[in-house]
Amino acid sequence: MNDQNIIDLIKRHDIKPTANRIIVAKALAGQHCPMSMAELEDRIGSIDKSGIFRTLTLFKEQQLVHTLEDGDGVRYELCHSHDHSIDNDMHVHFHCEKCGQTICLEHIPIPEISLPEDFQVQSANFVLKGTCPKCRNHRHQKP
Amino acid sequence: MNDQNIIDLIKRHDIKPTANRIIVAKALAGQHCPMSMAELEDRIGSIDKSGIFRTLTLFKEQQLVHTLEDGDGVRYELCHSHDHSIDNDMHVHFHCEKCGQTICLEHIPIPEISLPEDFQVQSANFVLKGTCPKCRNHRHQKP
DNA sequence: GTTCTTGCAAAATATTTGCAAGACG
DNA sequence: CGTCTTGCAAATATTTTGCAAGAAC
Repeated sequence: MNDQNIIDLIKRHDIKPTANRIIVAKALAGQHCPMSMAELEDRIGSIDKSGIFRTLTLFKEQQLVHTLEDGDGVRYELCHSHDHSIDNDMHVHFHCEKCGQTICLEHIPIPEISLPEDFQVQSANFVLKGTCPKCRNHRHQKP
Repeated sequence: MNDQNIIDLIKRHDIKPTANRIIVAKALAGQHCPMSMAELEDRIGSIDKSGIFRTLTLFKEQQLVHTLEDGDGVRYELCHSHDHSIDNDMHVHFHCEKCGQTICLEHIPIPEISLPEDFQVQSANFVLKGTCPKCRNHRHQKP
């Protein structure tokens, strides 16, 4: 995604596209997996964690990102849906317990679960855990 | 579950049933939902958090409990399966964003997902989020 | 008496806020 | 100017460890 696309995306969510926000959104778009605060901090380098934190909080309020809890805490992922009134792009994730990476299984949607009707479901978090292909093969690595 | 049952359960997992361990296991068995460290601390009162933490760590190693991440961090739940070589009693949970409670939907098993065979899946975490029936009705409560 | 367990304190992490300076309009 | 954004420092909260005293065997 180029800068202009990122800016448009941010604007579509009623957020003013400041320099930092563009950097954070770009970092998220650049990875193909959800990122933790720490990963974003590392990857970006130039922005203080409080800034990243506030940016992510804002993004989340405006439904530009959603959060996901794997075993290592909270991760942030750009919402893929263009209808930003509902976060309907949830898919299954795989968290590798060896390398700590969380992989999107974008082609696997979260299965529908029917609950008694007095439950109001707003989002879902489905994470499979185990060993990813890479770690399974190269047994001794720790990326 | 009475004390003797708890003790037996602990022993079946090759853990020495000390006083603290019995208390922690009982607290977990007494609730019908997974508990966080903080909740256990509150509920138990008599044991220092480091003790609870170490007990839970041990329980987890011995597969007496498993962990679950909802939006509020890690929660611990007794494994229901009697075959403790594998944690096969995973079910869906519902996390209420109003009252913060996490409810077991014990009758709803986590759906099977078939991944490419080089993924080794060891466990799964499936949490639905939204508003629980109680909070939906009594709009203004915060239990 | 040797090993295991526990409580306390404190270290290590992670998350969140206050505030003043700067950017933007 | 007045408002919004940012970086730094610091407050909070959470998780984890070191260690010495006590319990178990």
